[in-house]
Amino acid sequence: MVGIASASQREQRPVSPYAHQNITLFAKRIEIAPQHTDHARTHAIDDYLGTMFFECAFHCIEKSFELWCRRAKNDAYTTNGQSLIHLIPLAGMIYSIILTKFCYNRATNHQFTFITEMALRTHYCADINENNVGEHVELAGWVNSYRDHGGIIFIDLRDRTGLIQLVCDPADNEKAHKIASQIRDEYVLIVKGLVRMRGEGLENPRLKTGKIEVVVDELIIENRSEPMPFTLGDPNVGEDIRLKYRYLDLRQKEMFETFQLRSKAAIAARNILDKHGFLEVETPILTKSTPEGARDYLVPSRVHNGEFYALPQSPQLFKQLLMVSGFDRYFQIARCFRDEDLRADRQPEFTQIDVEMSFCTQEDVMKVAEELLKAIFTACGHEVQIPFNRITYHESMEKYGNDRPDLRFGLELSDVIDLFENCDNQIFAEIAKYKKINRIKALKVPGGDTAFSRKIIKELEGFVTRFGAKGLAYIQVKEDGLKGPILKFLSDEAIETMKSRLDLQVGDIVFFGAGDKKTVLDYMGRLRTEVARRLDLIDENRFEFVWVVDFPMFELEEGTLHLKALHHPFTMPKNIDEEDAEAIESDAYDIVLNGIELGGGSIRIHKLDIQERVFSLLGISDEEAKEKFGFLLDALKFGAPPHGGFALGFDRLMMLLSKKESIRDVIAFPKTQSATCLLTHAPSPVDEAQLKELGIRIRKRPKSDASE
RNA sequence: GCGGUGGUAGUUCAGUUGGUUAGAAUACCGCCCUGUCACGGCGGGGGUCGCGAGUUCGAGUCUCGUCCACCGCGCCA
Repeated sequence: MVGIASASQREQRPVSPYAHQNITLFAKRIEIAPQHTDHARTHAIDDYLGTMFFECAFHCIEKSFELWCRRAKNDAYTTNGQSLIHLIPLAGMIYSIILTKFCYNRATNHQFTFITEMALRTHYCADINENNVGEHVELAGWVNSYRDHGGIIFIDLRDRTGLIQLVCDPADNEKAHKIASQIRDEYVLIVKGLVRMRGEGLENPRLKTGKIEVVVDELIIENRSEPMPFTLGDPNVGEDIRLKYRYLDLRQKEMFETFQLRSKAAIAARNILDKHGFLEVETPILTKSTPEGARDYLVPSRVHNGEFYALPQSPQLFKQLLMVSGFDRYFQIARCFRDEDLRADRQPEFTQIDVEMSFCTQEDVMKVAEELLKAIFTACGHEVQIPFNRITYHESMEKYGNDRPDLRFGLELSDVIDLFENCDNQIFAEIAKYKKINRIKALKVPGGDTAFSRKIIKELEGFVTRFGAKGLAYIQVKEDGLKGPILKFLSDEAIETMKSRLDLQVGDIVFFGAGDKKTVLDYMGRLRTEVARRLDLIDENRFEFVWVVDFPMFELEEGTLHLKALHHPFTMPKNIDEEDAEAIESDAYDIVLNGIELGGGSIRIHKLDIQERVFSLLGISDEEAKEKFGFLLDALKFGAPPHGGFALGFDRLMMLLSKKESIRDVIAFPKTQSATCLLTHAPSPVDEAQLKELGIRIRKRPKSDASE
């Protein structure tokens, strides 16, 4: 089958991106409806060109090679002509000779000539260089800026590649100059002109095309533009106005480059996963609420009044079902939806690279994740060392105060609870009595006493107070010994132990956090990061990956005796028979990059009895389990293979790779913090008729839109 | 739901202790200008100071409410 795409692959010359469009136009001209397939159009064009004969000949040749190759190398068979050439050099040689001879001729004689006539440009702006001097080129793009000197007019023309200077001199071409005098910023131009060197001293070293310019001899104002609502490229412009006119915002070079990078990353992900035998499968967007813990976005059903679909929070259950189907290796670059409040790194709809595989161990899955990340980073121009470091959940919590440690800097937390056992301060002594539920943590900041003024220490205290600390005790290491209010409670022996345990040096400061484990770890972990930020200890150019492994299966819900799954309830427990449910660990693992949770995964439960026991520990009744995910439980009855996988937050990944402060910068059309779209004004009220059809009545009017 | 920051010309901002006609830059419009590249020069138009109350002789400025945007907390297993 020879379609347009494969025909253009064989072109010996680059084909204009407009080729496809032109063929559509052409097809119209010869009265082929535009909705016809490429194949139909190809044939229509070929009829017109009288090249049906060649088409048939190619088809036969291709088919015979396919058959021959299949026999010659069974598993390496492919329909891709390019791969054939690699696989069987001889066949490839003959093949390409034939193709060159016939196809190229055909293109030159008919199709390509036609495209050249119709194409709106011969080059992209910034692709032109000194080698093109003397050539007549055709360009199309936007007016980045114009400089009208009364006589001569300069225009910086922009397309996605960059800028080039156009010159309209009345002496060269009066007509073009007259048209040029009407030009304003962001007009769309189609230009024909001659490339020439700029004169001595007229070069602009800041421009890639600064040594040349294009003398315009034909100028078409293809479209005009209103004055811009904001200045492109002005870094101070408010984000709301940029979001309202996002399509203009995206015209900026930096924006284009961000999304170009994002595209490269996505393609790299697809390629590497394809290489490892993973199948890309799309799972439903209209689905049943999957129990991920976040609020669902609901979609009312017209056919079933009063019933709702939920948008997926992740494809979790579907990918597990695909494993039961024996697909063995699945991936998807999947859109996920969670109706929770937004943050700089959180959007209500976001993208995950979602992966699942069968008959695998945790090690296998982690290896795939590492290969995937390495491929993505390589595609984005960064070297990454694999395998990544690992840390257990427990160690991470104790040393860094959270399960997503930023390892670009040190500042580990130290346990000092034992030193306060017999101290004279009642509060500390009381806390130190219960080592299992409480913590007393020390954060030594080398040189911190020199760096932190009293005012800064106060600020740090205010900082931790926001996260539940009652205060922030500290010890300063001065030339003449330790200083600080809590010293008087400690025995000399305890102080000596602390000195050696923390390796205290003159100029250091040590902060202490004491209280219940959860609170102390949380605020001391945050303090650690805050201190590093203030001391500028974070190398922004480093990528520190780490696996956090051996997660507990459950944690107690705050203030209750209810267990909840730390990861999710389909995660395989390591030791389900353990009596203390909090001590049950799971085959779950998170991948952390620079203190940000990039993703995570687990080995899943593939046996019904274990799944039922987990539900029962979680306090989920049989009926509830059946109602919510009966389909998964059913599937586990039919020979579910052992399986596991992971998901990566693609937006966050791109945020880190492009060094953006906000996830909005790597999403083409993001929502604001109140989950609205300033461009489309979504969400918005709908017609009464629409609601009626859905069987829905609004109880209260939504909040007034008085602002408009 | 809560805390913080902000909202003045299309845009980015200034606006003193509450006091005359709310300014600048840029963009826009007009005129002039043949080597600029953030071109330049001269002139012009453009404001419900987010919205609504209140205090006051008088509010961009003070108070309260409200809306919007951003940052964070809660929430997001």
